[in-house]
Amino acid sequence: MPAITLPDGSERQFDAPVTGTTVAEAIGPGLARAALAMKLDGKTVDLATLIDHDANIVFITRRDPEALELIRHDAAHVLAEAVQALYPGTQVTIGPSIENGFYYDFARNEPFTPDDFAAIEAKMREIIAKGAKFERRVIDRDEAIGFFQAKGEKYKAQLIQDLPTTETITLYSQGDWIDLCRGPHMRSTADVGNAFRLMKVAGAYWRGDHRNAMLSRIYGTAWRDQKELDAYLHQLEEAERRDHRKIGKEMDLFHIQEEAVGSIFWHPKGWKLYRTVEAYLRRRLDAAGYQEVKTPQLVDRSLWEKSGHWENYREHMFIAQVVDEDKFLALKPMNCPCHVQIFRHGLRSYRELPMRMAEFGSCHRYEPSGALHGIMRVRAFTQDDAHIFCTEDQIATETARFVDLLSTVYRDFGFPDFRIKFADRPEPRIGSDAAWDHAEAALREACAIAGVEYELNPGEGAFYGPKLEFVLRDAIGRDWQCGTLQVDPNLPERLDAEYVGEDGARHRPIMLHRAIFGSFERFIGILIEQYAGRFPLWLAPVQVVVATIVSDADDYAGEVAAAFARAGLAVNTDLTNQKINAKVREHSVALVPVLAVVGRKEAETRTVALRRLGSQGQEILPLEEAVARLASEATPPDLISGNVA
RNA sequence: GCCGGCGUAGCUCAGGGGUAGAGCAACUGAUUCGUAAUCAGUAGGUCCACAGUUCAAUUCUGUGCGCCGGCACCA
Repeated sequence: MPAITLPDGSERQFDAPVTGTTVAEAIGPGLARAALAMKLDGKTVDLATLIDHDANIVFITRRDPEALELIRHDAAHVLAEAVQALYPGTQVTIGPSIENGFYYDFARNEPFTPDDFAAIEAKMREIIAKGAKFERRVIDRDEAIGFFQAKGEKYKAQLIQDLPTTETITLYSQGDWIDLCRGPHMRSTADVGNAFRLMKVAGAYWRGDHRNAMLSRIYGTAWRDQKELDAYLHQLEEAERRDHRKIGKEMDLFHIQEEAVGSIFWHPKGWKLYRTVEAYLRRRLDAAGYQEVKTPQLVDRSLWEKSGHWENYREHMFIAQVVDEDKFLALKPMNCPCHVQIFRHGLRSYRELPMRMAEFGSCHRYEPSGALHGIMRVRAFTQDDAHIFCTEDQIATETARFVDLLSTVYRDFGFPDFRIKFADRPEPRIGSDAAWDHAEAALREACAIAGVEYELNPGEGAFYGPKLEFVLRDAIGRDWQCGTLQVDPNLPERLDAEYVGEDGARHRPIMLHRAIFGSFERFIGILIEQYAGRFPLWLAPVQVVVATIVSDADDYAGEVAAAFARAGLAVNTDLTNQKINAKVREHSVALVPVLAVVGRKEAETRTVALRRLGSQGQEILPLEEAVARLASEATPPDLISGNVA
């Protein structure tokens, strides 16, 4: 007879198998009212699950964060019922809970529009108000297939058909509405509550495969209470204000126009930011033992054929042709084959390894139109690329050195936290399985030695080798791969790179492809969102504006600006005939970090009044001290003495 | 590339079958002012492009291009 152990360690005996509901009632009416589901020996299950063995139980109530996933999953079911009630003939497919909410994919001839949301939400609230119980039923596989086929739910039937035959098939009903579902669910639709909102419609391929039919997806967000929902919506609004496309326009950093889709026109301020970022990274690479090179933009097709890119990516390459010549040149989509050419130029010795060859390489790729996104995903971009030619024995050390370099770079730009994914062999790929086994094992081992923790990203490696992906998140929570480290045994083979070893024989080097930013464009986009345009002084494209209060101070303002400029600061002057309030506002809105205000007083005493962006007060300092202080503050983090990078 | 939405002044947006409006910015003039908007005036538009319907299209329809949100893709 089951003995139930609760989180406080207490134990309760029952003479017969019991459901979670019964246990909760036995403990008290408060818990019975609050319990939504339970963790049975660590696994979340319905309260109605029958417990016939000694077990540990933790009840999940609305207070627990775990309730969110249940609420969202149940909300997806409610959404599906509402949609089928309103739009007969619509087929249901899948509807999981996701971060912040849920979605459901429907098959319907006519797509949904946001105009439908009001009606759907109203219907959902009706269903929730009815509070129909979720009831679980195990069903025979063939019976289940027949059941859904009879209803005209061919997607559901397909799902069951594709489940392993060992899988237990369960249906969940809420009143008359029935869905194929693994569960678990809460007690009834009432438990969903009213803190939800439908957010957007989208197309999505059946089973995520572009060869399949496109379904209509409805996204929603759901929370435990109205306060949480409001907070989330507010946070979303705030995030939208940080959008790099918006800030790029407001701060006059860059623009993109129809004649050069996917390419960036960098304006003076944006390019200043770019150059600051570039100069920083160049110093870091120099210090880390990289040798910088520059390779051609247009390269004959034959090299891409050898490297395998022509075969794999031909339709994503920009091709150039010359009238009188019967040959194709490709705008390089990446730098690797070019770097191998430099490596191959002359006979290499093992003594030269590891050779770290870096290039800020301009690359062009014909990205699908739907993939373009501001400056984060473009067709013309500059990789902070490098290839490390090394021996197998050197992979671990080089991986550790790289992760260390990347971490400190990310830290300096204000990203102390980032995610690492390990992407293994994809389909299709080049190279033997044995070579892949080897490369994956080497990278895994390198991670172990370097103390790198990662999540798996199966099947997402490059076609020539496994990779580590270093992922940063944008303002509204989208993940972007920035850094990468790829172990490549194939390209050296294909392009015939070799070195003379200690034994006097010729050997293939391993190539490590690696990038920290990924592309300058993407990294700067994320950087803009990270700081919402309020850059730390060393990154700000305009660091100081000297603003006058009266025209009598114009000459002195010129002197002040010159002094800041001599100290290497990016300074502008504002001598316009406007009130100081207007000037403060204007430059605050422009997100200038420091305003140096000078009036008669300052001119007479040779001081400046410094006002920091976002602060109310000012600090009056002698000119020399202000210059010294700001110059020091504007020092890039890698140049601050005592700061070991 | 696919599904949906959108495209009006430099920017943010309103409007609507009879060839257009606001605020901010710009420009001109006045104002010399002490830390988030001084006042007045002026100028500014192929209403994304092309085709169709119509006496008349920026408005309706279609196609194309671009942008936005997803999906797919991301060497």
